[in-house]
Amino acid sequence: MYKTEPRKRILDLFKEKEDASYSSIYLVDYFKDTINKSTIYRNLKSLEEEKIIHKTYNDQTKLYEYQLNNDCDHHFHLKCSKCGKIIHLHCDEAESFISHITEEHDFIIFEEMTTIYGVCKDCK
Amino acid sequence: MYKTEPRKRILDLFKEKEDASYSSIYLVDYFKDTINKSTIYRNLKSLEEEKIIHKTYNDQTKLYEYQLNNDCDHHFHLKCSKCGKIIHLHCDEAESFISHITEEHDFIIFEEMTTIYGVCKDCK
DNA sequence: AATAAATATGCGACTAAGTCGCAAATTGAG
DNA sequence: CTCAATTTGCGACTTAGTCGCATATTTATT
Repeated sequence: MYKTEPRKRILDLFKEKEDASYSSIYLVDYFKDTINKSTIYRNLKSLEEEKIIHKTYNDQTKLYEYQLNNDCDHHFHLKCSKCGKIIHLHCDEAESFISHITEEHDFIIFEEMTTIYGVCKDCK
Repeated sequence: MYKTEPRKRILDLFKEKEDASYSSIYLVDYFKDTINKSTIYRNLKSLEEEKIIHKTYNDQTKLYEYQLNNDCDHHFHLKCSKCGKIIHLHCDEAESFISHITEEHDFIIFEEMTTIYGVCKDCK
């Protein structure tokens, strides 16, 4: 993976505000004068494959955000629908809920694909 | 709301297999010789507004399914990423997980917006 | 049953997100 | 510095979904 200028600039934006999340449309527009559309899409794809950024789903829109820790495969994310903040849920209750679903409902949850939506304490 | 032929045929498909879910693309193709694309989209929209069908999200794809009971606002949905089946999760463990998040994490969950992804017992 | 108003459909044109192939440019290894 | 590998930019294309409008269908009224 070459460290190219466009790639660096895209990544810099994510690093600038680590808990922000951006839609592809936003990014295409944001970089419209400096980076080509195709390049943005290709970089989002590869950055995601390398687990440097992370995709979440807010209703119909895909959003990309900087992935701070790489073990996001193993916990739920709470996402505030108002401010967009993502809370990484590490707690025993979640663990035992997941175990219950696995064992009693015979359903293997993909935590990394699942986003739990709602309103955070600052926004309610 | 007029009971038109196209609308009836679309609704019949949903009633035929009550737990199936279909993407708009599938429906457009399925009815390509009998119902116009715009008509399908318009009916999906109005059927959804009338809460006769229900929209869920599987990764990037929106899926529509027949809405059997109208209280889907108050429970989680498990969605199989392989076959697309939706399981309406009614159980005490889910309830107490939700209560825990509300009380201890100070986060109000929107169950109707949240889909828990994974693999069902038939597909694993 | 005939008519008229309300509403829905079909059609074609359009928009906008995202993809693809390819020539030119950039990167990193030796 | 050179060259192969990789990435970029560009433009053309694809495809989901929308929109306006003339025509057709449905429903209510008589």
